[in-house]
Amino acid sequence: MLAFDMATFMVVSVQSDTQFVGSERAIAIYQAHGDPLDSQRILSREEKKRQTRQSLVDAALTLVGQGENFTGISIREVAKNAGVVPTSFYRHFTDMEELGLDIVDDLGMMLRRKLRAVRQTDGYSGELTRSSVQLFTDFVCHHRNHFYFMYQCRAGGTVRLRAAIRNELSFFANELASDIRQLHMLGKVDSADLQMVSQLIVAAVFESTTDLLDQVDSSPTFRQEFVDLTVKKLRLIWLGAECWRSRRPAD
Amino acid sequence: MLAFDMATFMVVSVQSDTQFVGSERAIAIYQAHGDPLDSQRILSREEKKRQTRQSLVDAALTLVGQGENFTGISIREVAKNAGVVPTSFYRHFTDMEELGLDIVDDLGMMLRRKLRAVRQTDGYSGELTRSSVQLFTDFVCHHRNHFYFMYQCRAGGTVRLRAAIRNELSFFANELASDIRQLHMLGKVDSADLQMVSQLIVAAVFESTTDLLDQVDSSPTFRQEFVDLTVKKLRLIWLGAECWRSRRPAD
DNA sequence: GGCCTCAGTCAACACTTGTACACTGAAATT
DNA sequence: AATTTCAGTGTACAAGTGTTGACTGAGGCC
Repeated sequence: MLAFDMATFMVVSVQSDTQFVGSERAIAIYQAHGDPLDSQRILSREEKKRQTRQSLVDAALTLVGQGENFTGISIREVAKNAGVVPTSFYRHFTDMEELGLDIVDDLGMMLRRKLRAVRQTDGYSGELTRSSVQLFTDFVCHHRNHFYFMYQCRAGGTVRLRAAIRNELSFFANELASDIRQLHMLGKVDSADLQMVSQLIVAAVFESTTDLLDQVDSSPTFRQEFVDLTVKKLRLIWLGAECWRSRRPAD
Repeated sequence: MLAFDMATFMVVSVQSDTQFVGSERAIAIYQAHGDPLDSQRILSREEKKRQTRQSLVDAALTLVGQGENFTGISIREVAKNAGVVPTSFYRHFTDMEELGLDIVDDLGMMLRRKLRAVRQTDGYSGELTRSSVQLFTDFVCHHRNHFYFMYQCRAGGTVRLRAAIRNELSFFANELASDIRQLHMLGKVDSADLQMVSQLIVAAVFESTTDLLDQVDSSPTFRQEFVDLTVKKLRLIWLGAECWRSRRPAD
């Protein structure tokens, strides 16, 4: 019960995010009028708007997933891939930055949802660190485009975008710290040191996640190697934390 | 003698890299003709070319330092800031990517030079971890633009650029691992685990370096806090590594 | 001195970009 | 049924982009 609660979002639920190229989705909306398969044959206006908005977001994410840099993606490009005319973009976002902030919120919400789900079901089973890392790895691979975006914009985005991402990251670290404390896993470590440990864990995981993202096909063996290595790293950190116990070595 | 040999480049030598706006430098070159202060009054042709090339590199770095995204910087923009006409760019680079690769090489060379210098002078004095971190911190602050660039392009650059940066990073990790081994600091740890420990150290430092970079003025107190926190992190990792000693806990 | 090399210049091209404006037609409201 | 709202369309323009080709003139070489 320790190191890696950060990775306890995600579980099974397979959403269709980032599965479509935006344009396909947009076309699907219009086809829906004559399509008897659709449960809601006529979409309400705001529902339609919501879907177009999502198409734009998905288009941007798809482009990022194809290797383009988010800050280099133009409004026209994302509009084209979403299957709408460029000027339509402004009905939903004033800016590409605003769209980016939307993506950050998206991922944040998904993460929080998973976090809550796992906590409610007390979903810790077997060896915790390993299963948490495994879950996190699957989550990253399943939302590859979102994470690609995050990694790109964490350093390369606008000021607001960077701030939003940084904020999201420190949220994880804090949640992690709080979990550790609540589970009385490091009784003798004071609050500041606890914060440090969680930062360290987050750093260890996030640094190597880049490798995972760049592995295009993410073959099962590679993924397994990644999990193994990450688990080892976390165990080492954990070992250090247990030895630490707030005794601060003399300066 | 342990954790942080990675940070043993840099020392004192103050170069003037990234100090000028490119255009100033370019102007200076032409003024040199009538300037009696210059030791070499008439510059050789290839020397002049070399300086213009450097102006272009500096201009790009300056723009990055001002908050622009490297992948979003145009050839025209960098040429203008370097004080040359856009088409002149092609006399030196075919691409912005090529210029980027040049920057990576630049930083790599500076790092290697420092590494060598510190090793030759056996420059470890006093408490090693702290002084290494301090040196690294100063180095980052002194070459802020270079590091800004590295952090941006590590995730957001072209494929070749990312590969080059990744390569440079793993070079550090390997050097670090080799130093640790050579100094017999972790005798009972096998090679693979050694690699892991150095990766962990690099991750811990590089993750938090972002904070350092975003601190615009990098006030001395903030810098000191950064050093303190980083030192604590590395000590914790080191503690863990000592407990580790290749005993692999049962799966 | 005279030719050659080539870094830097100038003008021009075909594009892509963000964004403003007037519009259309179906959903929502009255 | 008439009216309003507003997501999506189409056109248009100024600004910036990469890249071309022909040029200029000073440094290097004979």
